[in-house]
Amino acid sequence: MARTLDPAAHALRRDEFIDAAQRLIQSRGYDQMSVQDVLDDLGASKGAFYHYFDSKADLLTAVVDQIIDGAIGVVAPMVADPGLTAPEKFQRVFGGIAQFKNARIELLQGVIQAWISDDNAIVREKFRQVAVRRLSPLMARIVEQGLAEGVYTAGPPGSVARVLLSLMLGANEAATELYVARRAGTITFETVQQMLAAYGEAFDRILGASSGSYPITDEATLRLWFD
Amino acid sequence: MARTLDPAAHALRRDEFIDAAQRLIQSRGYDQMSVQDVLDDLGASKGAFYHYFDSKADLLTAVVDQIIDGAIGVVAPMVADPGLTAPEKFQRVFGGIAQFKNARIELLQGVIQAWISDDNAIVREKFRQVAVRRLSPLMARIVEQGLAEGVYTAGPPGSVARVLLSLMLGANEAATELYVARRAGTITFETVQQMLAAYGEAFDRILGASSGSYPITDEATLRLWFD
DNA sequence: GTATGATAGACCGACGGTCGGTCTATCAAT
DNA sequence: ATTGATAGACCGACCGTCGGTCTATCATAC
Repeated sequence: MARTLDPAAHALRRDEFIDAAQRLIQSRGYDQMSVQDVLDDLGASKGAFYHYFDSKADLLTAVVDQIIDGAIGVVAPMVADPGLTAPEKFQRVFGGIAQFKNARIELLQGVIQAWISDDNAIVREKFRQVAVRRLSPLMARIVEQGLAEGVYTAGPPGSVARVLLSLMLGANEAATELYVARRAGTITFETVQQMLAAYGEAFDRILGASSGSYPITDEATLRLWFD
Repeated sequence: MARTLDPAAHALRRDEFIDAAQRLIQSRGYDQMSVQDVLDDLGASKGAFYHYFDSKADLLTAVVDQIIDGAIGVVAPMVADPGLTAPEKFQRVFGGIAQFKNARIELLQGVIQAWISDDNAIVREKFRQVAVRRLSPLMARIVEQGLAEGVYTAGPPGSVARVLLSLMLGANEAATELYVARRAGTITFETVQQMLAAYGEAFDRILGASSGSYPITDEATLRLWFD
């Protein structure tokens, strides 16, 4: 044998590529970012890059995974908290997402053009896929708890969680469209409010919870983004 | 003045490119189809192609539009039929989709690999976008009718329609995943049944309709695809 | 000192898209 | 009816970009 691999050092160097790629994807979008751009940003070589990643798509997967990891890190403790009821947990999750976004409003507003670009579709899809795969179990646990608490009337937690995730992703998609349309002045604030309220209402009904318990976003957040 | 543009002839020639592209996308996926492939298929030249289309993406848009046009052509008459109640209309729409797919089961099973491929994401996204834009008005009309008939309790038809479409697209996405997983033998038929039933149940609840009125697919269709 | 990880960078092939140019149908003026 | 101007339809060589490969080189741990 000879030289041994240091996993920590390896991961560290790999992360440099991931971080650089994340910045570039945020500013230009995935398709508009070339591998060479990442190389230039780090002063690295093709050989180095392909030593750590199989392909450009592999790099994207790593970027998405890292971001979702961050989200899971925030959400998981809320879900595990034994002192919270199921509805409280859902409210924390939604509230947490809103807070996260509000705190980064400038960044996100700058990123949105690249995000919705046609040839950024792969990124959006990867996000959907990873989000469903990683968040489903957490959602299912909340639903299960709610059923046990008797505050929800719904079917099997796993299936219902999947349906709710479809809805949340749909709401997110809709919100993005609405943001763009509102900016362009083609719709009113009230239209936005009504649309997102419909998603919240649907959330309630699917769970069989009391009406209005899950507004996708609160009034203040809505004003912040759409007014 | 000079030579005049014959819109009919122009459209006819343009359609040839669209049809060829549709075949190629179905067999290989969008990314794996090069513009040259389309050219070879028709015996046409680069110049001819770029005379009719701005870009490869422009061609894709045309293909998706044509397919959705076909679907609208089938669904629109059902929605316009004055002799049907709202629930009947929804059942016709779902039934029509199932029939359409069942009649083309071999084709679709062959297409699925290309469809779910990572670099076919643009196609799937375009489908989502166009489907939402074109089908929303039709769905909204059915919801509106159901509210008038007093069989639904739901919010503004436009918003609810959008939510329902998110759900339908989510169900479609889930069904595709389930199909692949079932084929791979990693899940049981009952899992599939339960998952899709959850989407049907959610559909009911959002509309405030009586339970079980909108099974996304019937037992026979489910057996056909997942057994 | 040698096996292996890490890095460098020349190079390749495919692809989307451009561009100068040809051919032909149509219309207006003669 | 002839002719010349114009514009649609089409051709295919060519270009730049980009993802990915391959060989060579250096550093380091054993």
